[in-house]
Amino acid sequence: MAFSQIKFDTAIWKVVSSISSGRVMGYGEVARVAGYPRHARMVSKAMGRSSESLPWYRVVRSNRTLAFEVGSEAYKKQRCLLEDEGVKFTNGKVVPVYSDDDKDLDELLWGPD
DNA sequence: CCCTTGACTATCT
DNA sequence: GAGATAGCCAAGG
Repeated sequence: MAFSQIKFDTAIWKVVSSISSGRVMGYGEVARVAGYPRHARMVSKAMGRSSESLPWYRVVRSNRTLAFEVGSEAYKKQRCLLEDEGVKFTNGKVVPVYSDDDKDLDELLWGPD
């Protein structure tokens, strides 16, 4: 069956828009859930074709870093939007939200370099 | 049809 | 943990 960009975009957008505030998903993860394994790279293309209201910024790399070059405008924008939702960053990585008050564990895992 | 390009990943040094 | 390498797959030249 031929690849349908329209169907793909629709499926991807559906998954991305289902990510709740303060949470993030990986590109590969989104692709898999949408029913398109191994299409992580296509997800980014679908993002570029997305509408403005889509929370594209909740999609990050599998290693929890942002996909844009550090310091770029796009990077700053994405990080800003995420932080507005309470997402924490440590070492340029998104910190998975365990709870609100496990700063000790946070320190243990990601804290002092 | 061959080659290059990505908002990617997993694996090996 | 940082690089390098090799898969990945649709699009466009």
